[in-house]
Amino acid sequence: MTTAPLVILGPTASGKSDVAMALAGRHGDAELVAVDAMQVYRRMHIGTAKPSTADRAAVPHHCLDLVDAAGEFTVTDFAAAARQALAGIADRGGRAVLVAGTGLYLRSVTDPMEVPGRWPGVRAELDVRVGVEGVEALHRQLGGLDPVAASKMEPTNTRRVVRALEVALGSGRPFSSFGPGVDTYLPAPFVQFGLRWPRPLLAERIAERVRRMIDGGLVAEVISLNQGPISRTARQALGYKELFDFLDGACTLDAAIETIITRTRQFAVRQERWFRRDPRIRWIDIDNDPVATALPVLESAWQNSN
RNA sequence: GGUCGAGUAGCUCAGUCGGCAGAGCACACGCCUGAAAAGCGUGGGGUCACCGGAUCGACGCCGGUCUCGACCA
Repeated sequence: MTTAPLVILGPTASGKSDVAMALAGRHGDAELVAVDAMQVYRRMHIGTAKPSTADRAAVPHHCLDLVDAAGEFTVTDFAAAARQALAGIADRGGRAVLVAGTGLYLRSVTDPMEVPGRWPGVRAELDVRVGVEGVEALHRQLGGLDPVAASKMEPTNTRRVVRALEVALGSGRPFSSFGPGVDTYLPAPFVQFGLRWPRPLLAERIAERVRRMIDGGLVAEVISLNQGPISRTARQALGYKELFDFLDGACTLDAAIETIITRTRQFAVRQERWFRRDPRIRWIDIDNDPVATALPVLESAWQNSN
């Protein structure tokens, strides 16, 4: 008897947390694992739509509040934390329900990703060289060291070019020799469901949710974060970045809110695009009530894969 | 009512001397290996407010109409 972890994934505001709570309400052995790159930060609650304390008291949640908002956090850190959480749940005889919005983080759990290490010295040197020589020059060098990786990225994509060169120079191995890459989908012991909305409806939900966050005190949360240090990654989170700009006097509150809504909508599309490539995901189409629509499907999966 | 200004992509606006209609944003599509709510790429979109005129040729010049704004009465 296997108890394959269930995955409920979808774009922001798709209702996956509500669905997961409803499912957990019917199964006392369910434990939720948040697969979300921003909910790992402490002191960032409202803007990350983190599960409420009431929900967290009612059902065990994992992978929330793993690091302070001033701390650095990476995919590798997440993969380690999530694997540990899954092991713990299995030991207790529970069943994991992953609630996933961050595609890369989910892949780091469902797939055997071999993420290369870091070479800070090499990296620092490359960061300087980018400014002096330009990205294209670094891309040409990457082409000599690792033609496969170089051909798979735009010569103008500084982030990817620098990272691939960092790994190639630091490790002495081609970047492309680390694992199969995210475009390979192997069979995985996870049963994955995606919540899919018509875009106009999801856009409405996003706008409503952003306004609810503002009414719920998001500005105060950001002001409080603004008092002390905050990591680069946490600072650019949707809803935070724009309010930091507002607090700096760069725009009005209304303009900041509109920007948050637009960017969140764009983010939701990016999430869709990431997830929809994965042939292992079964999609549940929703146009009104996520819980009513998705719960029966998940219930049936819960039974069948037990 | 008069004067002046404006009207070009969904939005904000460029468009030189009359010679193939442009940008940013938005939108669509694709990519993504220690920052991923990040980063990068590709693309579709036009009755140049409307009607007429002169010209080989008009978004542009001429006449008229409409709409918006400012100012004057």
